[in-house]
Amino acid sequence: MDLFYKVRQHVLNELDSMVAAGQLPTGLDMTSVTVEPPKDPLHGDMATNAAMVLAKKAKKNPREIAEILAKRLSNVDVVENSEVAGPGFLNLRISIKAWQSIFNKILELGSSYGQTGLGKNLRVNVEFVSANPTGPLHVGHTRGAVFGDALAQLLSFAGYKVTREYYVNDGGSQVDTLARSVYLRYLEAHGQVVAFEDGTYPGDYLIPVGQALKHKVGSDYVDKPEHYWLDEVRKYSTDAMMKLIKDDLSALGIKMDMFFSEKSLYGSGKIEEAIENLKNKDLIYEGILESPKGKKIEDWEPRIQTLFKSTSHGDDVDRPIKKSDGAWTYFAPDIAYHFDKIGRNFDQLIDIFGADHGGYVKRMNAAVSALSNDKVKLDIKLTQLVKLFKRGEPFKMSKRAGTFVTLRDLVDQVGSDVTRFVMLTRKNDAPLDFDFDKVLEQSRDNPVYYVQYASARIHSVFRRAKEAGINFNEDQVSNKTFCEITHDAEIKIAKKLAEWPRLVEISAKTHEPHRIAFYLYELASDFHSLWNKGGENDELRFIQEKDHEVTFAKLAMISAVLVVISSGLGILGVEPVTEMN
RNA sequence: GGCUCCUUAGCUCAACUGGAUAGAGCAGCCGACUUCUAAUCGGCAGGUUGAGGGUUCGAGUCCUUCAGGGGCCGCCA
Repeated sequence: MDLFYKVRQHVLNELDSMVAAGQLPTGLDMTSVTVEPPKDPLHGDMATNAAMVLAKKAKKNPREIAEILAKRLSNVDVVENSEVAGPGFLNLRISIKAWQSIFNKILELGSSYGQTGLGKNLRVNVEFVSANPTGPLHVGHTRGAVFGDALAQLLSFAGYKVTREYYVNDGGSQVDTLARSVYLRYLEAHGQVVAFEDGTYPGDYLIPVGQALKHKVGSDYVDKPEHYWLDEVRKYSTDAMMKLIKDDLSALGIKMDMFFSEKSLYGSGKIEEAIENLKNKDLIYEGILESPKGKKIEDWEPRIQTLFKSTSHGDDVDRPIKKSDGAWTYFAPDIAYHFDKIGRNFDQLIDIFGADHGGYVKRMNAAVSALSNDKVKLDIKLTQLVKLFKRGEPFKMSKRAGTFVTLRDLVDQVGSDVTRFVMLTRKNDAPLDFDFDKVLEQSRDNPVYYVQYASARIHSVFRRAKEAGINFNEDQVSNKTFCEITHDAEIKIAKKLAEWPRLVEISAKTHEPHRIAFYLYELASDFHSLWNKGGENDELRFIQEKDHEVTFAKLAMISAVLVVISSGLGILGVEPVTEMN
């Protein structure tokens, strides 16, 4: 189904025969042999580096190997011709028939085209967002949310069993602060005048929570000491915040499979269990950390703490898991949480953190490496900050100044599709400029419209075809070769579509969903280009009133484009539209 | 001071984990609406990939030194 894969298999077969014929030594590692589209189309349709990769080990001149391989490959049906170029590249020209058959295959496979089964049903846990349950999600969380969801979707498309997971930080002191802040709003709902001191959350979003609490418990908590109400109010408040956050996520079309409570780790022996595991590996000890050099800490004094020997697994310094008063640091439940994930038999873990958590990558990797005996791989992806712009000017978010931009504000103003696509049209580790006005006022600048417009145009053609009395049904395509598709611009589409399965694999392997977005843009560009050529050259118009055979072939072609666009947008979580408005 | 990410065209970004002459969009200039919706297309111009060194058949990509920028650095999660 994947033409590149197929050709690579041919190359590997021929290399094997060369080994059998004594033209190459035995025992060569073929894994780095690739078959790729060359950057310059003049070089052909595909190129293989086989000769250059093998030359050194085989102790032969790369061009010599390439010559032999070229001769052998010329007997393969899909290869039109092959020639050696440059230092030993082998350029292959693929028969037009092979390109024409792409459309057929895509329509037969439908949305499963590109699902190459790379993941082999391996179980992957993608943890993302995991924002503190103390308020609504803001713009910074949005990027991680979109990235994580698209990555999860991509991996699942590529054949992995994916669990989307949210780690709820409901065990630290920040949820006590939340509870106290809600309590103030509760008193306010009872008519009291309250002051929000430093260290409390003054945001308006807690007003309805305080009111709802009043409806629930009446005046029971009024003027009572903290120990009387704290536990209940904390639980009530975090539940309310998680409800808020779930609603925020669903505004972006994101649904988690699992919410894991940090609090559930305390008092259940789970933290102790994880630490015990490390202790058995001789990785826990009592010690004193040195003061960080170059950074002044006012009241620094050496203290004995319980430390995790993370340096034995690649970290720079050992990390404390207990504070000097004997309480766990935040790192301890994090270790236990990842231990739990390992215990749930995931083959691969992915964490998506904001850039401000970059300092925790090494210690988490060390912990997972130690806990799983290097069996489970943890990949931590950092999403860099989103810089917001208004009217071309950067502006900072501040709760006090009222310039706090929530995820909800963003989605309400620019929509889920634009938010998602814009944030995915960037590598995760590059900072992202998000200009509100540009996105709002000049929507034509958004690549998402460009791709959706292609989808809309295709639907438009089908509407026209129907009016012209041409019925196109995908069931009718089987075993047809569309020899009517011959123009360069059309074959270019076929070539682009042929890249799709490879692109899915690369994106999934590298955990880089942005590649999907860029690919879709390129595919849309090829399509728009062909569309406009129909203005100059009647033969390139999709609907040929007089020739239903040709029309049928062309409709099959654009239908195949639509299949891939739909799959791609599906991965990104963007709606493929049928018309623009 | 340490760790980490980044630096590619005037601007915003790609470049298929090491491949051939580094590509798009925007901005600029020229051109295409009697069309299957011009939210589109064609063309021109734009580069010492921050700087130096190294690894090899081959480097924007890997290693190293330096410069500049973001983020982080015990008892906050």
